[in-house]
Amino acid sequence: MANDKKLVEAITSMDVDFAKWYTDICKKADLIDYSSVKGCMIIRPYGYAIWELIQKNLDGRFKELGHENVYMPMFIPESLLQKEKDHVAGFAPEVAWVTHGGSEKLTERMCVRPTSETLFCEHYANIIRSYRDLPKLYNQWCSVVRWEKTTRPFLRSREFLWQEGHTMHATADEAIAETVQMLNVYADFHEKDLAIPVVKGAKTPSDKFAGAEDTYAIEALMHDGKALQAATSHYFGNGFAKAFDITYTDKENKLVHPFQTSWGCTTRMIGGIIMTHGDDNGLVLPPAVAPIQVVIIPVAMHKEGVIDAAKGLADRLKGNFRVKLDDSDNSPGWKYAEYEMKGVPVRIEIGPRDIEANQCVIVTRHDREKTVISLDNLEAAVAEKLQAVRDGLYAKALANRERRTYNCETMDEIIAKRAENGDGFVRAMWCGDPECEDKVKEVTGVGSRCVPLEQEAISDKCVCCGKPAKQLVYWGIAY
RNA sequence: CGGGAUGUAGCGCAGUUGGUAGCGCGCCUGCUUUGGGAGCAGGAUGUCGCAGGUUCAAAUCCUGUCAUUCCGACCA
Repeated sequence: MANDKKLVEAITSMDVDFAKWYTDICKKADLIDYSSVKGCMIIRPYGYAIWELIQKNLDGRFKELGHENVYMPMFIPESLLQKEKDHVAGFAPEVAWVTHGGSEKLTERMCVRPTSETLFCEHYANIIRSYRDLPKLYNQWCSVVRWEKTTRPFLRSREFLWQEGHTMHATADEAIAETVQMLNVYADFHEKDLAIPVVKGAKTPSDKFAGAEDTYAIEALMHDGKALQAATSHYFGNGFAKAFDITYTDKENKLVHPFQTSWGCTTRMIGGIIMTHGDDNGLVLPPAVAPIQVVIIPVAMHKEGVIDAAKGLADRLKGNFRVKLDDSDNSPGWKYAEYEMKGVPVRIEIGPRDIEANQCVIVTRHDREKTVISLDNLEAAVAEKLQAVRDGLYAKALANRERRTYNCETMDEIIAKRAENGDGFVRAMWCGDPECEDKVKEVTGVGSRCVPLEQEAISDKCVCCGKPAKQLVYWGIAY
């Protein structure tokens, strides 16, 4: 009977159907629900709590570096969107238009922001006058809309939550430094807090942001071997400044254009967490963004003293950790499964036998290892176990990436290694010709993900045409 | 946006040649349980995705539409 029950509740195994496993987790860990509009998901309290922790962490990092939060309108008049031609060409196919206000047709239609460069530029044109006004380091937290054709929870939704930083600088060097600095912030957050190893790199020219001079990104490899762009940082040069007529008077009393950056990351990161760390028992959350870091489960609650002991543990821990005591009348086994599905990193079990021995059982989510600890060392043991979860997750994700990273010198080798070992990162040299980039994708199936900042010459010839290679490129299948 | 699949109770599903909807889990009540998804007894829950059409009669047949999902092309 117990087995039948487990079958009913179980999620699809990730090895059987990774896509279904993913959506099963989104639903069964109570992260989202679908709404009646395609591609627009309801982020439920547990899912939103993860986002709030991500926000809080990143927002602190941004402010530490001098950025200020602002809020821009969600509507962009068509004429404003069209001021920078590459930008509008890039975004026009996927914007949602507002054509009516109430029953009146608008004289000019407005799009719902797909990104806010144009709004920031319009504003910067008004407030930047002198070199003393620079730099401007603004960020906003908001949602944006892109009318995607294929949608998936967190990974590709038509409306998504994000953060977009938009900064203006007196010199190109300063703007480039900002671009790289923010890329590093994202990378550090992913590696230390989300326990997701990332490759820092530049996008190839064909893959750059619409209107950018350089686009940088961090690329992560998911459990199934597909790549996920986790965050981006762009250097704009002064192209937008020229298009929007943003000028300031410099120290030599000359009227010049400032240099600009933008950088962003989205709720997609939650999808990245799921697909990097999750397993067949459900979600596994890195402690830094786990809404519940420690769940306490009393065993044989009806017995004298168990509830009080469990409450005592919760009281001791709640100052330092996000703790939940589950004293509902579900069975302990049900609770174990439930909090594993929700990815809670550390579980504490306490029952009559433990109380008598002044101990409790502590279980780490990523490996389900049980340890008996003395109640005297509770706080230290919990801190240590949370760190062990973070480290264990990182090591596991890194091992997966390394196992799935292939150095290739020819396209045949790419095809052979992928056929043998599955999807992953292909490291191969490139001559810089966009035609070779296209051909690699056409012939082998993998597209360029990024040109890693850490370069290494694994060959001196382009993987495609055999001519002298310019750079090492990471290739892969992208989400 | 093209091709395929699926929409029936909160979840997973059954529903025959059209005849007015059922099963398991979950939910509610009570008692007994409690160290890996508890047991027994009783109870509640449906515009059959939505809109048209055919018919005496539609979950079932037809048309359209919306959503979910898979495979391609595009993208955080």
